[in-house]
Amino acid sequence: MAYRRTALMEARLAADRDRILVAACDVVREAGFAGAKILAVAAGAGVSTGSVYRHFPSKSALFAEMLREVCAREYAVAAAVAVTAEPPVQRLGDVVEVFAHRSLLGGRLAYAVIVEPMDPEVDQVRLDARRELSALFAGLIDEGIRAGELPVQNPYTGGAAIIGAVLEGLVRPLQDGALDPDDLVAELRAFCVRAVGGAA
Amino acid sequence: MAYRRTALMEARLAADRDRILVAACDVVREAGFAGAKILAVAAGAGVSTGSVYRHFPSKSALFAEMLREVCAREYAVAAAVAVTAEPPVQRLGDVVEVFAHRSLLGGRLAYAVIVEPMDPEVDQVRLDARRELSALFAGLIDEGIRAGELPVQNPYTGGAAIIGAVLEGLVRPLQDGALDPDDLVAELRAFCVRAVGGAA
Amino acid sequence: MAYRRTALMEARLAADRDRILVAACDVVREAGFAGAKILAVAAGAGVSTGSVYRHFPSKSALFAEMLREVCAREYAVAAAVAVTAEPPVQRLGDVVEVFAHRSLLGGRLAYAVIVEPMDPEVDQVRLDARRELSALFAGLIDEGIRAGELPVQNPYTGGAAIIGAVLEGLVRPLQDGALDPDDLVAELRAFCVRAVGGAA
Amino acid sequence: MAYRRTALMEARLAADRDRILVAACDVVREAGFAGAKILAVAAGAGVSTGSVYRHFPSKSALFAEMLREVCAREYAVAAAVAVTAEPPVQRLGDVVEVFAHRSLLGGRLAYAVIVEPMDPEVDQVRLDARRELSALFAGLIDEGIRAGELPVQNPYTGGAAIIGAVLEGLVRPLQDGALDPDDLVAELRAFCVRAVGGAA
DNA sequence: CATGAATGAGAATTCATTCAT
DNA sequence: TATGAATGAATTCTCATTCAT
Repeated sequence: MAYRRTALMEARLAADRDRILVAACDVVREAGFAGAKILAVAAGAGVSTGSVYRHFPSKSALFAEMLREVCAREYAVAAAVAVTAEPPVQRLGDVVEVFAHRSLLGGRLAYAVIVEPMDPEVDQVRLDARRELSALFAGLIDEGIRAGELPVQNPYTGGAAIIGAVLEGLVRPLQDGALDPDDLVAELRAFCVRAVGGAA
Repeated sequence: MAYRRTALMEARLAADRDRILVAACDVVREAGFAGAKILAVAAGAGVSTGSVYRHFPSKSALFAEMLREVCAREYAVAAAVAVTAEPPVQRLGDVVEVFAHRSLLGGRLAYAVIVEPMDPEVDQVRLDARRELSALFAGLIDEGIRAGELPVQNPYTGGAAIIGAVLEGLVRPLQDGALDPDDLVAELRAFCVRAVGGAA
Repeated sequence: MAYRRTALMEARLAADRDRILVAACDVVREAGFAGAKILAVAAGAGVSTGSVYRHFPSKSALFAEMLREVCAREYAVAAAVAVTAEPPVQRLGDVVEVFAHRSLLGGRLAYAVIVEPMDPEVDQVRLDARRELSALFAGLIDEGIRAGELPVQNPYTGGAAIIGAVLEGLVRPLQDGALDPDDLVAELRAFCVRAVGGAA
Repeated sequence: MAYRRTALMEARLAADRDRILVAACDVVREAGFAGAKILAVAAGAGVSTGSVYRHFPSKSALFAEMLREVCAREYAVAAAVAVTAEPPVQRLGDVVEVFAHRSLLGGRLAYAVIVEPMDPEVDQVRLDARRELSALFAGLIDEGIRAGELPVQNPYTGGAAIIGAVLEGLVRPLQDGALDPDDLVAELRAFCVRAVGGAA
């Protein structure tokens, strides 16, 4: 048999797929989901539109996958910070900090990921991501309540509110470029810790 | 024979314009900006697409204006609550409550107004509205700091974060229909008051 | 109110719709369903593709409607011939003759209408048309049997077979241009009458 | 180092070619020409699309060849039945029976082969096949006329009409699944024999 | 030589905007 | 003046064919 799929070919294939996902990410960062056209993604990845469809069955599937990857990455980082040996409130602050910091770097992407509607398939991924992340915060709030560090409250509401506070808190500074990023992150951390009833 | 615009005609024209804006609002409430088509707005207002273009130069201009109106109304309500004789933190809590409550009633509209991107012209209006509303909260935080009720902090960051916290805090419950709305609003008020350092 | 839909406008609208249907017909006649593109139909009707979609919700719907019209017309003609005062077998021959004659004039259209697959919506119309027409023949065969003019046989099989015989019998001559059309029609009439057991 | 094509290689090549033709046949049987994609053929044959193009210069050529083979096979069977020692009309009936029976088994394939348009190259093959088959019937009709068994008539028209009658006569029953297949074949035989003027 | 990933022309459909009536 | 039919650019997705490996 004169043909064998070589490791090199596999690698290239995977690389193409990744480049497409990265390009999708870039496009959303630049233009949001609203401006996300397959042609732009293809151009960004240096492939044809047809190739995009070799790797992903539809536009929705492509962006859903991209979202899933981005969210999984963010969640993993946040989750890692959430299980250190520190006291719950300290950890909650750390997670806020890390989440805010990374969202700051991600620019519009984080925002699009969390809030910009696109289509049902993508929206579902977004919803799941929000749920997961707010559950992470809720878990920490719950631990804090049990440890007597935090007042009794609905942890899920708090978890969701934290996500909103951080993202919205980042939007203007991102656009105005006013504040020092580190200060902003510190402010948001303090805001959120106080919000759940922790000592600043 | 000179063409004369009578008062009656003026009134009718103005009425049409208003009906178009109301229809635009309804459409966004039902379908978000993503599903906002001129034809739907025209149908909702009982006029032709051509008439829509008689009153507004473009789709963007129409929705920008609609957004401006809605935001102005919300701002007015919030601003009225912000200037009572109560102490600053109490007033901040009241504004949060009123904002949360009205957003809850507005359903998807509030969300679209605050976060769903549409196009640059509309986005600018949204940005302005966010700025104004967060400035309102910032003013109250500032007053609280001056009155010694609140710790020193960046009031603008806090103002923005409050908006995000309330909206995101409302999203899931809205979709899951889980919590009692009044409880949710109360939770968010407590969250925000604590967040700025006020005694819950 | 400065606007009224005038009779002229109605007429133009209807004329456009008709021109689109006629163009669809022409396109199928030239290129069959396989070559039937909306752009070609639009061009043929002298309108834009968008206009086609104003009159018909989809490509399928357009061609289904066209097919329905053509078939209804053919059926009406055939049905009229089927109910004269002549004896059943005579009438059956007359219907064959009229059907063959008109199919001959319609060229590829008749063929496409009866056999060329397109998509489920259109196929359904075609199926119905075939059923109706073969039922017409079946009815005549049945009458003939009851009148003792024809031998006992399955009338539906005969009805369908007649349609096939006529269409297929027309195909080659149409392409080769060999035979005199009237002779051909006469031959097919005799073929079908004999086929059901009538005296030639 | 000279490249030498061995007998084994030749055999493999030929086997591939055959498998591709068989797969093409299967695909048409399942999905008609409309659903006939090169990828599906390649998959069915267990080869790559590239290999398909090694054996056939184009999609048209592949399906044209497939059609040619299928038709040749059918023709051979029919021709064998056409030259027995029986009287012409008996033989004509036998050929109809065998043709109808095999078409019934072939399902959509026979139909696609005879009537479904695809592209000019394939259509030409189909036309030739129809010509050949109807010539076979025409020959039998001619013999019948000469033998005084059949009335004078145009044998070519009759040949074509028989093909149409059989195929169309098979279509509905195939879809409705109503009649017993053997009865249907017998009906069509009687229909065709009568049609040419033979005693049923 | 066989493979199958990549290509890219093309087709259906949508909708903001215009303009004849 | 108000209307709403017409326009056509834009976008997603498909699939025959090619060619690097």
